[in-house]
Amino acid sequence: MEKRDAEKDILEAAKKVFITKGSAGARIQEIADMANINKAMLYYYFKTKEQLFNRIIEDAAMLMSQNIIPALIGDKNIIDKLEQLTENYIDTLSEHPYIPIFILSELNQHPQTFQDKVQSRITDSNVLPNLFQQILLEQQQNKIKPIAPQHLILTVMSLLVFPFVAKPIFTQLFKMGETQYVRFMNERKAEVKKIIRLLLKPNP
Amino acid sequence: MEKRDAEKDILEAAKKVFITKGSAGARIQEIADMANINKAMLYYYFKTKEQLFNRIIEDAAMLMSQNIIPALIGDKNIIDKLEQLTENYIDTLSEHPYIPIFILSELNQHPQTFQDKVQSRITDSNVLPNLFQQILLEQQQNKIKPIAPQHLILTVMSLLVFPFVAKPIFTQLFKMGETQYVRFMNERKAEVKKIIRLLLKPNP
DNA sequence: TTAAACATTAACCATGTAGTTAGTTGATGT
DNA sequence: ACATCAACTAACTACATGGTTAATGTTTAA
Repeated sequence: MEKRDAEKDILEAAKKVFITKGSAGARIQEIADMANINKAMLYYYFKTKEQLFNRIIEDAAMLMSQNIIPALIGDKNIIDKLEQLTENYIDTLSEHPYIPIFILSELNQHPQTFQDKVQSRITDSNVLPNLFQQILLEQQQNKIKPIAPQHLILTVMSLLVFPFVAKPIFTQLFKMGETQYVRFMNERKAEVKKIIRLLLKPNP
Repeated sequence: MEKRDAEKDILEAAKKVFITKGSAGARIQEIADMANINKAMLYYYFKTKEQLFNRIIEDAAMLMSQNIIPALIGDKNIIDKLEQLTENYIDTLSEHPYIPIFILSELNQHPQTFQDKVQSRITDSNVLPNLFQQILLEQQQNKIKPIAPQHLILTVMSLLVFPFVAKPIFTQLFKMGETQYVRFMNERKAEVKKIIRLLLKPNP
């Protein structure tokens, strides 16, 4: 007989409820019910709704940055790095498809959250300036076609993240079921890599 | 002396509040205050919060579809149509940057809304099947490179919409002000068109 | 001029919701 | 056997919030 771990149950339930309903729409009672505890128990483990929410969004942001950063550091060339990022990102997001829209919509409603909880991880790692540098360097060496680093990065992020943000629209519009969607997103890896190469590989 | 139009004031205020706070986070009192009326007045014009919200999201969806559909009908070739779409979309969204994240996050929280209020407009117009057809046809005629229509459409939508969805992240990460962002999004038109051509224009 | 229709308000109400309290249970070490 | 402490609960509170009411002012049209 497994001894139940209330804190873990709460976090799991909170994740589901916050991600589907958002910070303002989530109800503590619903989280407690889903975790099979009473509401006072929840307040025994987490001081406030806000604190619980912060924990959830931090975990989500952590999950994301854990996939961006490792793909982009090291001494591989840009094309390889971005292709690696494509693999990592689509794999992770296929398992957690609702995280991007959750993070993005909360960030829109409370822009300060980003500064505090998300940006620090990226800024501290210095990944972005290094990537910029590498892009400019490889351009000077004629290893890749000229393109503004901001546009390149935004393009790749768009291609990777948007399909998950728009998942509900997309699946309904193209009449896809869950399995078809997963298969499609797997095909998409090749599609994104193709675009990266079209954009960067110099003409022979 | 302009006579005030309470209904219009309410709609304007509701738009701001709903878009920034979401359906669950928005407060009727805040909307009333912003419209300089009292709460009862609001209920005189709109039966319920939900009804007011529906009106706002329908208006937003309408604004979007008004820009997609005209660019995609007619007898121009695919590349021209997608380039036209790029112009329309970025222009419109530059003026209403928060609409996409608003629509997408609400759709995630209430997937049924989409079926009811947004999809019908697209489905009825038959734009999507026609576009599919045209893509396949031009491929058979070797006018454009082979690519699955779903991937092409998703790619273009990603490139157009995501920069607005991620605006708060993006501007902070790249330390951009509002004017820089607008300028950047204008450059982006050319960038997106370039990618469309790379993807579709056959090699000479 | 007047009565009907519309616009507006202050004061209310009912309910939902985050958060608290005061106390119970059950295990653990002494 | 007893004290201590973490885990747990039922019942409660305070207040925010969506929605209503009943009365009053203002236009409009016969």
